[in-house]
Amino acid sequence: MKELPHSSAGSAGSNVYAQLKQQIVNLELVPGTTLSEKEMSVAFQVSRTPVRESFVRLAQEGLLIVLPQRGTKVSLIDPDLVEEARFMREQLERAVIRLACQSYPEKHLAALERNLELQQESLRLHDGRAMFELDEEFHRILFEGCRKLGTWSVIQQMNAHLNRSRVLWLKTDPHWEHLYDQHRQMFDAVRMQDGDRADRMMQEHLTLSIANLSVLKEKFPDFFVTAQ
Amino acid sequence: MKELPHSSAGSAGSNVYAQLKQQIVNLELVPGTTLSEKEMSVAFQVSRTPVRESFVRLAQEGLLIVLPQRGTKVSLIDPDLVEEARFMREQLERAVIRLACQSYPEKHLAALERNLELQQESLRLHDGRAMFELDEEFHRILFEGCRKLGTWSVIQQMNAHLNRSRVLWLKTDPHWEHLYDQHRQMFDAVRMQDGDRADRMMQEHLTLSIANLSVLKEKFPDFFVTAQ
DNA sequence: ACTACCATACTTGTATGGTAGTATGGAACT
DNA sequence: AGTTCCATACTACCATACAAGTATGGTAGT
Repeated sequence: MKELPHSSAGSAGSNVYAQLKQQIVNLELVPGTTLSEKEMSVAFQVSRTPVRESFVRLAQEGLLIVLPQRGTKVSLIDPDLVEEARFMREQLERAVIRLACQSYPEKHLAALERNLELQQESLRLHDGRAMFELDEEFHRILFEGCRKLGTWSVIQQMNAHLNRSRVLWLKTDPHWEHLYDQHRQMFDAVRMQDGDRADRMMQEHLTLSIANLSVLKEKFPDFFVTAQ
Repeated sequence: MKELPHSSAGSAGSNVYAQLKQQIVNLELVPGTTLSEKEMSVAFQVSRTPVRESFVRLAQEGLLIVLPQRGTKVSLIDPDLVEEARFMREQLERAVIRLACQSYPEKHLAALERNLELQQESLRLHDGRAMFELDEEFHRILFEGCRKLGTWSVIQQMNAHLNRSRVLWLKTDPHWEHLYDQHRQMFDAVRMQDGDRADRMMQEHLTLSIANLSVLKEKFPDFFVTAQ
C-alpha cells in the first residue's frame, strides 16, 4: 500500500490513538458518540487491528467505554471524576511547587520565564488555543524542574477528563488574563523561594480553575453523566 | 468502584492481562525477562491477538517495554520512579486522611476496623502475603470512604513499580508489626478526628516504607535500572 | 585472520475472515 | 392493536496469515 505522508510518524496504531485522543479531549468527538472499529478503520484508512489497539488504550484511560458485542462510545464527562482530578492536581502541584521553592534549576527557571513571555504574547493575540497549551506547559516545566515528570504523566491521564471540561469552559468564559497573573506570581514566588506564597497561589489557581462545573452541566447537559 | 468493562474477567485478553500483571508485580516474571507474543500465546493457549492486547495495556503502565520488531521485555525497576510513586502516595494519602478526619462514613470506619482485625490475625500466622493485601486494602478503604476511588486507581498504576520493590523488601525484612501499629494509630486518629496526628502518622508510614531502596539495589542489582 | 555479505530465524506490526453475542425491524400470531 | 418470534445486520472478539524490520550465524571473498 502507498505510504501516506502524514502517517509516517510511529506505528499506525499509535497514530490512531493520538488522533482519536486529541479529538476526544478537544470535544470534536462529542461525549456519548458511538464509534466502531470498522467505522474508524475506513476513516483512518487502516485495518481494524490498529484501531482496536487504540480503543484498548483509550478505554484504559476511561475516554472510551467498550461494551462487548454491543459497541464503543466516547465516555460522558463524570463530574465526580473531574473534581477528583482537580483534587489530585491540587495536592500534587502544591507539593511540587513547594519543592521548587527549595531548589530549582536555573535552566528550568529560564524556561518558565520564556513560557510566560509566550503567554503574554498569546494573550495579546487573544489566542485561546495557544494559551491552553502554554498553561499546560507551564505546569509541566514545574514538574520537570523538580524531577517529577513521572508524576506529571500520571496526572495527565486523569487530566483527560478535567481537560474536557476545561475545553468547555474555554468556550464560555476564559479568564486568561487572571490565569496569566497567577502564573506570573507563582513564578516570582519560586524565584524568591517563598514556599508559602507559592503554595497559596497554586491552591487558588487550581481551585478556581474549574469553579463552576454546574454551569457547564446546565449549558451542555448531554455531555455529562447524570445518575451516579 | 465503577468497573471498566475491559478490566472485568471474561474476555481472553483481560485474563491474560490480569495474570501477566500479577506475575510481573509479584516478580515471578523477573525484571528484564524477554517475552514474546508468540511465546505467551502458546503458554496461555490463546492466539496472539489477546496477548498483544494485554501487552499494549501493560506497556502503557510501564511494566512492559515493547521494542518494535525486536522484542518485548519486563521493565526494570526504576528507583526514580519508585521514589516518585512514594512521593505521590505520600501527598495524596496525607490529603485524603485529613479529609477522612473531617468526615468519614461509619460504614467504612467499620470496614477499617475489620481489616485491622484481619491484619492482626495474619500477623499471628506470619502470613506476609495476606498482610500485603490487607495493607493495600486498608489504604483503599480510606480512599473509598472519602469518595476518592478514582484517585486511588490512578495511584495504583504508578504503584505497580512501587509494589515490585515492596515485594523485594518483603523477601528481606518485613516489619509487619510496625506497619500494623501505624495502621492502628491512623485508624484511631481518623476516629478521633485528629487530622494533624493522622497526617503525621501517614507521612511517617509512607516515608519509612521504602527507606532502604539502596539495600535492595545492592541485593538484587539485576532488577534495577542503573543509568538513567 | 578479517571483513562484507546474505540466508534464516526470530520479533512486532498489520490485514482479514470467521465466531458469538446483541439490537432491531418486520412478519406472524393472538 | 398488541405481543411474540425470528431473520438480519450490526458489534466486539478472536484466530490466522502475511508483511516488514532486526539479530545472528555461516560463508565467500579479500
